[in-house]
Amino acid sequence: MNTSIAIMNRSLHDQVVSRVRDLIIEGILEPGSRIDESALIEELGVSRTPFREALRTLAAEGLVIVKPSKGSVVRKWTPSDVFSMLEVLGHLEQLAGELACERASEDEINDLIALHEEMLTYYKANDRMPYYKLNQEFHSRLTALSKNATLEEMQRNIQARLKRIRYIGNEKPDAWAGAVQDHEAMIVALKSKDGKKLGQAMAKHIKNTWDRVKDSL
Amino acid sequence: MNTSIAIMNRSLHDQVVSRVRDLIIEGILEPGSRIDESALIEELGVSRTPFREALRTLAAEGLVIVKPSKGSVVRKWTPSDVFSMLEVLGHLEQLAGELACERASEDEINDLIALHEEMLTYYKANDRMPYYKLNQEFHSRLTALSKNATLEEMQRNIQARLKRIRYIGNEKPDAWAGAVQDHEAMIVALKSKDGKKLGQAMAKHIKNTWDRVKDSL
DNA sequence: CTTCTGTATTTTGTATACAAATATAAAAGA
DNA sequence: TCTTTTATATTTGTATACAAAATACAGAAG
Repeated sequence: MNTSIAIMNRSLHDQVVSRVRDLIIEGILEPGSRIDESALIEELGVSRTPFREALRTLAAEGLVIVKPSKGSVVRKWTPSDVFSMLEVLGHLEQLAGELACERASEDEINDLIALHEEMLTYYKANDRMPYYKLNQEFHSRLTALSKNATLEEMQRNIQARLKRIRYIGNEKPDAWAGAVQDHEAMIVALKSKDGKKLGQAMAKHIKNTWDRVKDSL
Repeated sequence: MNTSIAIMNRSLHDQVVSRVRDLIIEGILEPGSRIDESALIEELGVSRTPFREALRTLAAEGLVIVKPSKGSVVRKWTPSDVFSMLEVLGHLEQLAGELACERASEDEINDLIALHEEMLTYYKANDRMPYYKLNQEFHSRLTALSKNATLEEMQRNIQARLKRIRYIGNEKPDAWAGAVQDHEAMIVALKSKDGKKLGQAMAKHIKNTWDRVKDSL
């Protein structure tokens, strides 16, 4: 079947989830702020039922907190939360790196290298937004090379929680340069399929992220 | 406030979530089987709204799959799924072990050792069910000693998914003996606060779990 | 007898209505 | 003026009703 013709009849639930998730990640719904149910369903043009189901999904994802009888708030991360997320993410991506070297095909590795090159051009052009977006994809794709679905899922979840914070923390130019260097090291390790080295480079990269981000919390 | 007197006015949502989660973990709702909404809400005595919200939560936790317009099914794990979960869990608990040695207090360690002793008595009495339950707690508590909330959350999530499988796979006596030995090694490492060693022991333990479990998938 | 097609039935998705709880604000007392 | 109390409005939780989709089934055509 030609999937490009297939009608994407995404349920309202799914649409609301991804829409509200984006609103949170983009900071339009501010961390710590109450989610005004009636205002938001008005704006989205859906009824309460699918909206509230979406809130439950987002709550399980850790992006909102549903306080019984008191409504929902956008989850706000403490510095300690962020540290714990990065600690886990670093460790997970370390595993991802090691597994990727064992399990990724030559083609997959080359695709990732191409993505890295593309990121470099944006870096040189000082074009921050597309770089940032490709960076998310870089980490996701590298994790995917581990061929471990659970790992991918956990990485995606933590990455979603961190998205906002990461974007804010990457504003300083020297921080950006550091991140690019980290990626360079990762690519080198990946090319030589040195799992231990790639794993360490990724863990190091996440550790550095903490240093880059911690002051803006 | 005396919490023992406090009325636990848990929302219907929370109650339904934990009830259905238990039904899945205990295997009363069989993996792969359709979830009969009307039958289950009848039995639970709730209306569709809180029940469906609960399904969304469980879907986000990875225990059920909601197929749009086709209903929900209890998620069924393939051997490859289980392997990927154990691969990640092993790695996470390795981190937990290392961090626990850095961050846990003397008292906390002693509490865990006490728990281990208790498990040993059940093992010697060949009393499988209470051992199994304490085992879940052992892993949760050890992870909690890492003082990393994200790590705890991820570990809890994977452990919930594996609960069923783990129980099935622990039926052979020699497998059980092996698990007890693993725990023994973990306790020794914890006593000497040897983080690397504890981490490795935990990762090893999870690896062994795969060997114990894989044939019953 | 099989396959197709249209209809009935069941199940799921969404909206709305009602009940309960919480927050807001106005009035009474200190 | 500041509490405290009480009434009111708003918001949240749950149930139900209606709409849409999917499934099951019966009858017709091949």
